[in-house]
Amino acid sequence: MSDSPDLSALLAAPVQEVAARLLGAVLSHGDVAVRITEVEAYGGADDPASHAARGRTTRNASMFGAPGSLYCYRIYGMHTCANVVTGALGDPAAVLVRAGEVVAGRSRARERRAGVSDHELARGPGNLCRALGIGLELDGTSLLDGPCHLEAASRGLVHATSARVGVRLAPTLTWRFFLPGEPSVSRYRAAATPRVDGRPGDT
DNA sequence: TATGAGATCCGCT
DNA sequence: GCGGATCTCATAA
Repeated sequence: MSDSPDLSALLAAPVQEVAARLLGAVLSHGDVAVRITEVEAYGGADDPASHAARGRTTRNASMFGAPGSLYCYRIYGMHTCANVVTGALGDPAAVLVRAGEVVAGRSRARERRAGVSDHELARGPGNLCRALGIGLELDGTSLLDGPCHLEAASRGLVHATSARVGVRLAPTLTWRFFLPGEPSVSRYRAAATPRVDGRPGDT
């Protein structure tokens, strides 16, 4: 079902533009759908923080796939992150979906995320995947015609940018895009273990 | 409210 | 063997 031709055209744009345009888009899986409020752009070889910077590996193979694919990976052993693959073949890029507002299947999302308020159901990459029920088994599937569906926003929304969260490499790139004022947007946190000086451990 | 550290698995070197 | 695009709880101010 290609009822969103705009999405295919959009995914061919530079990854930063794709990231900005994905704000307000609706990502759905099963009964649950979220309106994306926060994303981060990751490029290819020119972006040292990208998983694709070191070339194709087993884990990031989906990032080299067709635009519109889903790239899922496990982080810190327990959380799953979902990315929208963009860029042409051979030019790997992806947009990390960091947060969203649950707009459908809220009761189902609450079951998966017991004890949190509505705007926290999909706040943060790991939580968003949990609320949507996205797992590694969806890695590489199509967002155009697959278990997960992405519907582009009708128009661009006013957004703000900042450095990416938790990324140590390339801290000057302001490739995080979010909708100001949205309660579901995660609060910015700098990368851990800054290693400000050259001193070894002083425990 | 802000900061620090632990939990826990897979892929990469 | 080590680090990571995180989340949550606990403690300090």
